[in-house]
Amino acid sequence: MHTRTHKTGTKRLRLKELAAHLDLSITTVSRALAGYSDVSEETRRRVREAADAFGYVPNQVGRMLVSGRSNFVGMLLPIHPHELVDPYLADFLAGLAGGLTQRGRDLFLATVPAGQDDLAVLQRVVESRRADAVVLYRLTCEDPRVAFLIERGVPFVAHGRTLAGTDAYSWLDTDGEGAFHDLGRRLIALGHRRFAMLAPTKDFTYAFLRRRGFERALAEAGLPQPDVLTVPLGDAAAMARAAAQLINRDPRPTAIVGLKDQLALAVLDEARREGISVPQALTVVGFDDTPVAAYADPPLTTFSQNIAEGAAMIAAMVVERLEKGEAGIAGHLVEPRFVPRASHGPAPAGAT
Amino acid sequence: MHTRTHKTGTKRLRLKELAAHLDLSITTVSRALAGYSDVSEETRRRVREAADAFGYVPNQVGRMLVSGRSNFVGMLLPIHPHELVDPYLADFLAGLAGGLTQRGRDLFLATVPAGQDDLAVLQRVVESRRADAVVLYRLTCEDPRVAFLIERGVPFVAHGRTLAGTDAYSWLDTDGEGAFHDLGRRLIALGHRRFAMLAPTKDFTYAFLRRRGFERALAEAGLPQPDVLTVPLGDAAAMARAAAQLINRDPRPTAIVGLKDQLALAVLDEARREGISVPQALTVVGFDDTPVAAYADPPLTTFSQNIAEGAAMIAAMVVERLEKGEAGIAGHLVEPRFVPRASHGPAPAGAT
DNA sequence: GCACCTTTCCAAAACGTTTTGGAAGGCCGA
DNA sequence: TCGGCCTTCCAAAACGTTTTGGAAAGGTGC
Repeated sequence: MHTRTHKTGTKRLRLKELAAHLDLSITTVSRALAGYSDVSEETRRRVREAADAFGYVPNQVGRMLVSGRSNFVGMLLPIHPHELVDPYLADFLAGLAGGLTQRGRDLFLATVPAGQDDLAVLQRVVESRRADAVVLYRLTCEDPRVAFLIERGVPFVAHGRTLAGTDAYSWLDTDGEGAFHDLGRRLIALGHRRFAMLAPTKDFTYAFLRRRGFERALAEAGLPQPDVLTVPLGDAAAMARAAAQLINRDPRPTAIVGLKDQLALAVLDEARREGISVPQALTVVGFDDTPVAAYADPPLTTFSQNIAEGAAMIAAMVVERLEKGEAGIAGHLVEPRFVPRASHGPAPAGAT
Repeated sequence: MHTRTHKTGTKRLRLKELAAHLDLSITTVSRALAGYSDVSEETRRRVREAADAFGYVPNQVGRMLVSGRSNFVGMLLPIHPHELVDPYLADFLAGLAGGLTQRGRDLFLATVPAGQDDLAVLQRVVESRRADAVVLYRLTCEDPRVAFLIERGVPFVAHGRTLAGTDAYSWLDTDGEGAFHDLGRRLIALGHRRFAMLAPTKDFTYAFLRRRGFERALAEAGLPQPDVLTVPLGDAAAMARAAAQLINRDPRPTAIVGLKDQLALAVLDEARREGISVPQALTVVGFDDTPVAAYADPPLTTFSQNIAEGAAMIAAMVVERLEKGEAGIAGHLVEPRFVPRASHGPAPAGAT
């Protein structure tokens, strides 16, 4: 004997109807539910009970209109081929959405329709009032989106940062420069003297900074700079070619660092193919600690960062930025963790 | 000499102001932009030009209120630990968001706040009018969300399906039952007779169906049913223990299938640890073709499905469901692709 | 000169909520 | 008895858009 309280397509209750049923004004019901003090204890109780009984859920759209805020935070989903397999994105979104929900906001995921411009979409999302702010996922050295959003007065928080003007917006970044500086010193201490590096072609800031950190470590030790090759991410064939090129340099570098695990893994594959033993003959290190890194042969030494945690922090920063306006602008640097595994070791004895 | 057309915090133009500037009524401007025929060609041109010049972007919230639709589709982001590393989620979201954008809708990502109920969140998302429909990400055999949403009349599309009542809602699923039936026949043809299976404890429908398909193949060949062990996904230690248990059965199975790559990879790890050569002494097969599968030692034989494509299809199905009501309900089954790699082979000669 | 179209425009209502600016009634102190 | 102060409630405006139901002006046919 189950009584069906909700039927398919049931019209949802509005404030007006709830008020009529209670024989009160809309105002009083609204204020009772919002907990204002100018409604009597007795009335508030009655209203709350009726609202529960009827399953009243306030129409957010009505609220948005009057408040002028949507309580949505927008993000552009990267859909470029090599980013589709980005092992981080899910973690990032989970952390971000969770952090936002915790603070009473929701996440709005947009994509760029074919033939449209990133910038236009980004702007429209906010100007159409579907979102109060946006999150930028991965920055280039002089990311045009940053200047654009600042100019339009759109609140945003960036994951990553530009090279200049980092005071003008909120960002959270991993200290890749510090990590690679540290890595350089470690490898030098292990006796390495000839270095090579595999870097992405696109001018992501993280790549620039990681490279700079590594090069600085070598310069400080009075060593020659690394032999750097750049390659488009996601192009497996090109990565393999570049890895082979570096491995076959004469004299061969004793350590090859990849600015991302993906690149280091290509070096590992190529080394195995050519019968060069890692780490005895060649040290390989990556950055990111992607899931495959632990499964590689040998397991890849790399750096790990807690993406979900960073994303949750970004959620907090967005809300801060929205609530305090420009006073809420802040930049944060988080330290990655060195994950030593089996792909690195002392330089081979014969090497100069 | 760059003229700054938009300043930080510039108030955005509303329809009323645009109308005032053009010396027209709000109605006319609205209808001109919407392309109605009851406004003269000349006026329409004037309005369009002014709108472009001022960069007028309609406030979607105003539209939502009058239309009663938000043009958002909601989805609950799984945040259970083992799902955080779900390699599919990013692909799925990209495909879904892309498909929705293509059809003029947007994706709204919700999470379940601590201490709240999935169902309540799901319902509230729609009843608060923040979304017109929802997408369910991964179903269990008798998923309570399905009954709940049908009862409340909330339009939704499921990725995966329940065991019963699949006529009552829209779903898209991979034919795991067919795939594992096929796999069973392949392995039998290769001479295998003793099988084991590693399955997740949670009653996901995909697990039930894959298992059923495999068992049916064995039954049809008059062979004994597989030795099945279940283990909680994401619990690495438990997975290793279960893998070891299956490997050390006496007599040892000649083939162990994992209902997910994750489980098969645990078997692979354990086999290596115990010095059992795959595929000479033991055949191992998974399902999903996760990125690590190709990197495993040996590379894992598995099944692949195009998640992004499926998600795009789901986007189409959601829109269909919204536009045609209950008449738009449909179920779709997609075939996964067998990906033979090095982890499977003929049964060892000595085995009975 | 009249009825009847067409074309082009617009005032007002509607969507569901919050907020503003009182109003009504009761109580208190003088 | 009266002014002033609480407490409790409410009517109306506001948010930005679309839609409804005309109205005004001009043309056409008889």
